[in-house]
Amino acid sequence: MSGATSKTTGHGRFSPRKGPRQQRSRVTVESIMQATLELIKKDGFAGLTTTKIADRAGISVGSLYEYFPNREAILLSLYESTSSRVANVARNVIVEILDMPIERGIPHSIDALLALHSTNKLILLDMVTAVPELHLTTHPISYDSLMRSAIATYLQNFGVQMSSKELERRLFFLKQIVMGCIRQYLQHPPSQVSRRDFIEDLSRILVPYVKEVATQR
Amino acid sequence: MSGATSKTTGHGRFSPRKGPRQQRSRVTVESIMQATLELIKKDGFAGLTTTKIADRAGISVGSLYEYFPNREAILLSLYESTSSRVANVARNVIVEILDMPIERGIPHSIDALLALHSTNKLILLDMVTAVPELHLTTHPISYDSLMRSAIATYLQNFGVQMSSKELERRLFFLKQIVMGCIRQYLQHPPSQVSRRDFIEDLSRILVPYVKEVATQR
Amino acid sequence: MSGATSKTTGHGRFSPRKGPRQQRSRVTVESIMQATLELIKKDGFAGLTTTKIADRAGISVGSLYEYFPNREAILLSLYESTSSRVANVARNVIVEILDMPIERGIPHSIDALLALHSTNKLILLDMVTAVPELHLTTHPISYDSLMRSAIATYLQNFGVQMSSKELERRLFFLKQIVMGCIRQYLQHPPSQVSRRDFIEDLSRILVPYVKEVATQR
Amino acid sequence: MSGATSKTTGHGRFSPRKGPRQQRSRVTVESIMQATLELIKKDGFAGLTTTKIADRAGISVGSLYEYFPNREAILLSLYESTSSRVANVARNVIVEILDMPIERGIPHSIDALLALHSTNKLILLDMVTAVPELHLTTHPISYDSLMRSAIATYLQNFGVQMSSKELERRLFFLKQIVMGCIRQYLQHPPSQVSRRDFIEDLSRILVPYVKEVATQR
DNA sequence: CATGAATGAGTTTTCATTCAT
DNA sequence: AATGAATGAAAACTCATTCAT
Repeated sequence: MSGATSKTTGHGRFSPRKGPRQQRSRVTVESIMQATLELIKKDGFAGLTTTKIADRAGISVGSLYEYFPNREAILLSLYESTSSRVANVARNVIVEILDMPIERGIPHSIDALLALHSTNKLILLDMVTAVPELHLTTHPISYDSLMRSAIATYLQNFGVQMSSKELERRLFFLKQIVMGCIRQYLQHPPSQVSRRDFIEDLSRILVPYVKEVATQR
Repeated sequence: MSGATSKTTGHGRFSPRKGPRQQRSRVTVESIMQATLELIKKDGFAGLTTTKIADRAGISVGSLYEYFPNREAILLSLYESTSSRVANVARNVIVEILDMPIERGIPHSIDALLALHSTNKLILLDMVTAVPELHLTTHPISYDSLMRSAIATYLQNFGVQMSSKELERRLFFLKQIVMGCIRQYLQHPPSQVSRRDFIEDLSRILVPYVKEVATQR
Repeated sequence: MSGATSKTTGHGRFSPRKGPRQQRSRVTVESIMQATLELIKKDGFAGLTTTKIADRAGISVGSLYEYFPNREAILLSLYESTSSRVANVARNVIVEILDMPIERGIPHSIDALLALHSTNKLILLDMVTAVPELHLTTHPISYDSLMRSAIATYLQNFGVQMSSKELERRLFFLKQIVMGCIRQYLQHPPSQVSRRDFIEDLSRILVPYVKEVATQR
Repeated sequence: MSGATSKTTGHGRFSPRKGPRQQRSRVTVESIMQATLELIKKDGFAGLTTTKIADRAGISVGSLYEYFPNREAILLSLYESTSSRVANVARNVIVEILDMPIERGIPHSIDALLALHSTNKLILLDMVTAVPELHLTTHPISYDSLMRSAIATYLQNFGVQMSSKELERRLFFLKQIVMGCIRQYLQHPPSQVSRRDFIEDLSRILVPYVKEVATQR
């Protein structure tokens, strides 16, 4: 079971430099990613330099470059690990709601996603636009595509024959609306909209759209 | 309402250095902003330097700094002017659809907004995250808030007594869904979703939500 | 006659950044090249950094990069200017000796070339191998090719019909022997070989080889 | 002549750290030098790092520094071993041609030297300028001086009483012309000059110069 | 003896901004 | 007012060498 953690390895010039073989190495890689995360949380993506990261991680720049070929690779690594972790949870949530009636499943999943995102917003939602040079939107295992497939699973569960065209359309709107609203809600929480309100209203909007699919049979 | 000279002046250290009082000045300011826009369209926000802007505007860097206190101010200015121009159009669209039935008004306005954004996406949607140091999201006359008030006008037109709490909630979702979907559609147009499809489906989602308001009376 | 100084402009990513238009600029460019030359003379090509160059030139690194896109460009510029200056003199020497008998022409030109190189050895002879990334040997106006054509002029002056194959062969040996010996003589002057000896012996070797050409008619 | 263990030890801070006393050591030292040679052949002297060398040699950097005090020492060692090996062959060639008439001996030796150099050009000819910090030209057992003594042997064989002054002069020109032409021929083979042509012409130039010595008696 | 993680000074290059002309 | 040369701090990245394990 030792080889189970099949760490996704990024692509192209951003792939990690060496697999940490010793214990010491793994700790260092961890500390780099942790330091990066902290700095982002503190100051955003703007002033993020390799020197600062190394400083905070308590290592030298040289060491940092032992493990990552460039600044971008660190961010990408952070994105990938967060992304796959979150997608895992998302998939579980989908499985959970498969048995529920739509009216209960939708709010339940929104609730879960909201929780999930409030801890990872910076990485999952902001990085995409804040660091365009990563081209995260075309990334093979982008968070975006992971969410898409989670939703697809849900829709297809209704057993309805949908043309791929229609499936894509539905996916587009569901994903965009859910994630867009969640992002906005977390980024600039409107003073008058409680979390409860948020889930309720969003559900009210989505349920009919999903039901259209479910009742087509 | 005291302001005769109410040219929107931005805030803090980003305000334009001098009001363009003379004809020559105004032309220069225009050319700087135009040059900036062109460069952004060509290469994105990444390699945007004051020297390049000045070059393309046909003036010297020195002159550029005669009109703008710093690089940010140029971008902010571009944002403000685009933002207010677009908001103006948006307001007109709202006025147009006030008389239409909701079923026709919504798609009509989506159509108009889509057109409006495809020409201004870079400034209105991308700049926010690509140049975080502008703090556009907290900007007093942000595009966001302008859109909000346009939609507010539409909702309030139904004459319904809504609590401000409810108004805010509705605004939040309407704005977020409309703009989020439009942004996504423009940024990564899904191959299977035609423009027609897009407008139709989005309308189908929104109309009921708006109708809830209209029929509460 | 104002546009006569058609400064050769290098090629590719090593070409100078901007033509110095003001007086001040030209002085700066001069001082950069002068500083570079001095540093090379002092410490060789090994520790040559842009910072050191700027320091010695009495300007900032930034300024240096105003005029040259990178370190290589400075060296290339130095090479080109030296190279064309020297080639000019070489051509004049060739013209001078056209009327002389071979026995007097050869030593005379060796003498001249020796003088010419002792001031420019570093740039003309050492740079080629010390800074391989410049690819000077394939440079369109390399010193090498300039010398070749000077010698070609001399050979062809004898009016003999030589096949291009033979011409190339002769050129190869003449150029290589002359320049190789001169280089070596300057780099490591043998204690027992006076300048006079050098010229005499070298002439004794070359004269017959040249005469073969001259008497073929 | 005291030295039983007269393994040439280089000079100053570049001397190998420990004499390879054990079998394992010698093998390791060999593999380091072999790896270095391969890397140089592949990428030149530019990107040659100790880590790469160790990697290719199949050992750790730490081990590498167990055998060589620094990077330079490896190169120097490579130079010395190549140099002495080549000089050995050269000396044999000289011995071979001692009995031949000059007209046959010269071309024969050029042929041999040409072959010898095409396999060792990188080390013997390029390293000198590509890694100036080695100061190879002043190295006590430089390839240069080894060649000198080989040629000296040849010249002195004619039994002629030459002043040391004259000997030095002859040596200078012979060595420089032979090696200079060979170097150039290998580095940039002229399209019109076949190997045969090369040997023939070069011989034609050198034979008379050598004969002057032989017939002085 | 071997290992390879860690070091950090040193290098190239960029760019917003200033200020003498 | 305009110009554009000059500035220099700051950023990414490299690599010879050391030393704890």
